[in-house]
Amino acid sequence: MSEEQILSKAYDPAEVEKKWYSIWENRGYFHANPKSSKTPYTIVIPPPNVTGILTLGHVLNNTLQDILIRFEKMNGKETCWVPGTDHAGIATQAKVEAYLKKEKNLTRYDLGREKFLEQVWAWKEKYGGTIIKQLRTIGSSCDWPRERFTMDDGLSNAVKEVFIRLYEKGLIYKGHRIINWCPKSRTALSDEEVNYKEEKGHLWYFRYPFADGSGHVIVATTRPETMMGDTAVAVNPEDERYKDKIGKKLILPIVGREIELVADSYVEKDFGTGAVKITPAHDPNDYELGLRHNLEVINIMNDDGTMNAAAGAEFEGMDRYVCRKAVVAKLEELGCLDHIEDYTHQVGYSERGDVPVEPRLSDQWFVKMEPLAAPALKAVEDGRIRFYPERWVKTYRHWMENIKDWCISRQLWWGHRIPAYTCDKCGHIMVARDMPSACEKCGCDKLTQESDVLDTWFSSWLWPFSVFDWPRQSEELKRFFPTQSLVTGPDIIFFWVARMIMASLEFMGDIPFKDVYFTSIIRDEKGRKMSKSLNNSPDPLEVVKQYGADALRFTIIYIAPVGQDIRYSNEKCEIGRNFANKIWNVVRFRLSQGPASADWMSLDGLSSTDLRADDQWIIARLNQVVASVTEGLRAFRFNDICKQLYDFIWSEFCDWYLESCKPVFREADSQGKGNVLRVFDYCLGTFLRLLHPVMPFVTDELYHQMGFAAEESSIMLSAWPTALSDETLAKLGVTVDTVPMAEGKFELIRATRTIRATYQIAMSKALDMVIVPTGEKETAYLSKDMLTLKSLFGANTITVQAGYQPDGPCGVAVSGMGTAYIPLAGIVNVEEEVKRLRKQEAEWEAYLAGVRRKLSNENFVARAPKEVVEKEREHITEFEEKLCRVREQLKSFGA
RNA sequence: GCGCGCAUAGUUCAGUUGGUUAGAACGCUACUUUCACACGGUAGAGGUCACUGGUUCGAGUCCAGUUGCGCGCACCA
Repeated sequence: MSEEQILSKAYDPAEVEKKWYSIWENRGYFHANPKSSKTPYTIVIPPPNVTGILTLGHVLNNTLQDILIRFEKMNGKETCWVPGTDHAGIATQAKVEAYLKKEKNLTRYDLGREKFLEQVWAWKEKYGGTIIKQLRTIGSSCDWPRERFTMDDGLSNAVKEVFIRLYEKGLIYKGHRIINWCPKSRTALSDEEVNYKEEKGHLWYFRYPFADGSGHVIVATTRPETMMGDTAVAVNPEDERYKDKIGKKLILPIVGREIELVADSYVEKDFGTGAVKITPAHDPNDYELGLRHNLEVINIMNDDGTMNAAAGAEFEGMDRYVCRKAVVAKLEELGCLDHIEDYTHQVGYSERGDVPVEPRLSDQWFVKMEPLAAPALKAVEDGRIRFYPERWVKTYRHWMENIKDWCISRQLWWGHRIPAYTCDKCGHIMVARDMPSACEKCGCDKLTQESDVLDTWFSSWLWPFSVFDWPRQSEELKRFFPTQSLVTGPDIIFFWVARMIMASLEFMGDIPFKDVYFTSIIRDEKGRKMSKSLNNSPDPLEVVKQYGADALRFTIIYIAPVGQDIRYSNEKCEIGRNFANKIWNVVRFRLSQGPASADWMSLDGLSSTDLRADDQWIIARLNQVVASVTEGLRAFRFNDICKQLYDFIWSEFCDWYLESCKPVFREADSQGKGNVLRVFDYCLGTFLRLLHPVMPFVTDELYHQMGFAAEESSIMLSAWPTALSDETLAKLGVTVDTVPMAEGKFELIRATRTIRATYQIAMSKALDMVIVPTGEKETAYLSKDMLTLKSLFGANTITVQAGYQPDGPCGVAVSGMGTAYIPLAGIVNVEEEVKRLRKQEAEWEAYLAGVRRKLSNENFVARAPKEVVEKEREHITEFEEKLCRVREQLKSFGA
């Protein structure tokens, strides 16, 4: 290589990545045109929380989307990837509350609703959307001018429209129900926002005496602190132990209230004592039972999980868990504690607040889900929407078939305020776009807007069409909806995916997307989930700094099998970094041979006689790779295509083809040099494009370094490679034999290298060798391309001669292609060589025995496909020949 | 309890409809700083594909069961 090197020895991604991203964005490559005549291809980003920062999960998720977008763009589609963020009600409100507490020592109550919301917006402007900026560093080709936020005017309008339509249709209603309450965030939650954790607790057994003094009933409970709200004790009507006591009165200890012993089939005879204390205000099952028996409902807790006055002066103000201890102590003191058992059970935790949820009776807004679920289930069942991996269909179906009404109201301030207005006078509720001037029932003009806001997901479920300004029939909506692919985590299949399908079918009359790809969950090297508390989640930006964005992208896709969790560690990014460096050096090598061929784009004009066997081989292999990578991308087999490209470029193109080109390039006068350079460039240009969706930066840089794209253009704008036709391949002399013959040759070369390694003969020592080909075809094959062959064998001379018998000590390399004899006078160690050959002999003999056994099985010969049997027969011939050679050699050693 | 997933080399994992001698990366051993790349190259060691049975001419692959691990859903207070 000359003194002035064109490219540095090792690829340094930092500058390249920075340069290309701003070029792509500034030139508007990511911006979709709704007026384009191209077929649209749309993806809407799963909007990250506006408070969020980039995690490896986002890297995986967004790289996959970026791969699809870049691939489809190169395929000539009008691609539109809509980015945006989610207002994330609870998370954001909590974050800003914490911020205000820390900075100004203020609570949201100090500020009041309006002032607080101003602060949230200010916070959002200042700190929000970090993640959106970070997405650029990993190369995401989002249509940034179309960035949306779920609290934008447009999206808020869509939310209001949907609420009103569903209300008018009778699918939204206000109900008095037991819901999941988060005492920390002080809001209702949906069932999906509750996570159950197994917890070791106790089962307390308490004696509740009969009012008439005739003994007592023992009840078992996990929640002693709720007993002040008990309004009955229930037993199974069939339970012989209690049958004659049903209807009798009990005295609730501590409180002194008279409660009845009721019978209800809900109670299991075999659990505990068969008697259950009933607390309608604090347990959903008890509430249902209470309705059946007309029981009084006594709420004994405040919204923050402390006890209220109804719990009694003794306990008022106590936290629920403090109260639990106090109640147990009190009952023990009163002699009502029978005994305590250890008990492991599931406790529901608030997803955001990470505290146990409290079942709480309150007025909330709900969406009636069954009518929406039916068509949404059908769309997936009949394959209009496909899931990858498909097994999630089962999970989806199960949820859809057991769907419960969705609690959508939240007692928060940050979010879309429910467009409902209550008459101060008569309590009549009106749902409207704007505040009505007067109550439609009593005419009173004093109306109050509902103070609750909507669940964040109530805006997210409209995302695929609200981002295009629905209900306005915008150009974009008509053009880019429905979208094509959705890439998201399986953890939000109910929260988001299912609901989007329902909303789209309901409001757009169409599916929101065709394919849903569920990503893997990223774990650390020990298999643990990435979490803040474990401090085991690497910062992707640091990884990018250390290894490069392409390296991170490639690595994470490469190690992510479809539907399986990933074990990630930073060191794994060496895979991607080394690979990028490898490709970099291919171009570095290529440029040392002069500029790119003018007609690198195609192989037009070349014919079989212009090409060496290795050229035909790499063309054949590249063609297979083009076809299978294209197919792989369409089938969402992302890690598979990474492996294919990695193996092809590294193990085939670099290890064999590039080495095979070296002697030709060294021969300045070689006639074929131009043709070989063309094939080389054709391959390079093709695989850079194949790799571009996964490694966008380094591929565009190298594409330009090679001069494959003009300065003002980009690999992004180039066409996706297509496989050559059979006709073209025939013209180039690529036949069914091309690949197997080349591989046979490589096998022979490897065998000679093994001998070199055994005797420590350096590659630089050129050998005079003789090859005895297996047959005529092989003779012809090995007689061509002598320049290349000599280089690959490291030979001074190669004599291709059938029937050659060595007359001195030599090493022998046996393969299906032929046998190579390497003179080793003075070097060969007979004992060593015999050992090596014996091992080889044993290996092949064992294999041959297996094949013979197979072929002697009549059933195999009769029932297996002809090609399979034929192949086995060929193996017999091949291995017999090989064994023969090995034995001959052994004989010559006198073994 | 119901459903789902996983078990392949020392480690982390590929292995698409059953069909050559089960692959890769990292690690390990030997050689190699040779003019693309030491983020490199060449060669090598290393596997009863968790276990048991079945289907088949043929099973890492399909079926049933067992064991172990993980996840989701639903729960009896």
